[in-house]
Amino acid sequence: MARKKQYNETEVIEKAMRLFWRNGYESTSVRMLEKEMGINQFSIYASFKNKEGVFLESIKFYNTQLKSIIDTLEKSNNGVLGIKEYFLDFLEFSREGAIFKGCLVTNTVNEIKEDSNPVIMAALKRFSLNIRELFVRNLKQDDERDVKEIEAQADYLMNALLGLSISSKVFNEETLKGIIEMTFLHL
Amino acid sequence: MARKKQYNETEVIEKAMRLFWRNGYESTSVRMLEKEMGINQFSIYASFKNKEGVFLESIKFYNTQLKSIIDTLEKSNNGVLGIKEYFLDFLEFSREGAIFKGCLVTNTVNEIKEDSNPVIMAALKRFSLNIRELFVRNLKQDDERDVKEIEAQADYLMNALLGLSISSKVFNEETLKGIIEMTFLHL
DNA sequence: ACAATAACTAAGCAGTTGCTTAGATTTAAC
DNA sequence: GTTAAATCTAAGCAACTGCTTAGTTATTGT
Repeated sequence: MARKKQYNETEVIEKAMRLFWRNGYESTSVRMLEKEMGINQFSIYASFKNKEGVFLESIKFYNTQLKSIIDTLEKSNNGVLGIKEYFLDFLEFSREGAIFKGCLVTNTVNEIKEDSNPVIMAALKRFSLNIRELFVRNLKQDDERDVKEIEAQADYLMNALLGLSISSKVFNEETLKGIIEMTFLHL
Repeated sequence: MARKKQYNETEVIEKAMRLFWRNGYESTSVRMLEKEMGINQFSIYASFKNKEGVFLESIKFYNTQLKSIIDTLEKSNNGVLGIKEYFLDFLEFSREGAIFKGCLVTNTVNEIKEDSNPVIMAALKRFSLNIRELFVRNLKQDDERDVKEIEAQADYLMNALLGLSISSKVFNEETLKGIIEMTFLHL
């Protein structure tokens, strides 16, 4: 016996996520979210509790968006080649027209401080660790090497992927492709 | 016929730089700078014009601090080994006790937006390009390969270095050392 | 039609942001 | 000792931050 919500929560979160991705967490104000999501502040707080809540939902949505290329990685039996494909897919995923926005997770890890945003930081670390595990899984497909060596390779690849998130804001596409080539050259 | 400044500008910039490094650009307020630098806001604006001015001076100071390990790189005739040494030196340079603060320049590149801080962004890009050039110079020492290939290697190394700045906030020291080893393994 | 309930709008909260201004204080040449 | 200039302190500016609250509007079962 009450009024219906005039907005779809998933739809407004997608808009919020895009704003956070472009803008970063701290420098995205609730007023900006209000405009972008197209709903009043009251509705934001009613649906998501607070700004942190909006961001946590945004990461979840980001995850579902990434799902398609993660699925490709999970289903791939190409070992390290599957990971290389993931790098290229991610680059395309993070493109917005001519510019690259980097990775929402990486951007935010670099921006926020653990002390002031422990909940968000924990969510971001979980996200990263999850991707590293996928790398380990894929690397194990190639041969039965020492687990230590495989984990070291996964760390090396994570480092390259994190770097790519920053590099994509500085270098042009051709250079980025070259970096990916060289990253996988000896694996 | 006037009063003397009660503070040394270089000394207070060092303190400002450390704060920016720990905290980031946007989330370091002028009130915080006031406390850390130990001088009044009026004095900050009198000496450095505005917050942006304080930061630009901070990068300059950061540069002089980096100078000693950059010098080692410039004077080195070890080619790619000199660059590897630079990676390790940098890690030590960016350490504060048990935690790694990453690179002031990389941190800020990732934080600010080109549209709202074009002056700062330009200074940061100049800084990065400068280091890339040093990599190119060192790589040329090893042999007379194709310039294109050397530049591609320099980009690859820059990507790894940028990644290391983020990785150092997530991984432990041992893992970081392993990443560096693997980055240079095939060069 | 009516009452109950949830969603809406918009104004307002205290605290913070970068920056400025008014006025007191210190220095140094004459 | 007087005067002029630079430096100091501290209060204050408008705009913004995340978040809340008071009051209006729409939707529902009865």
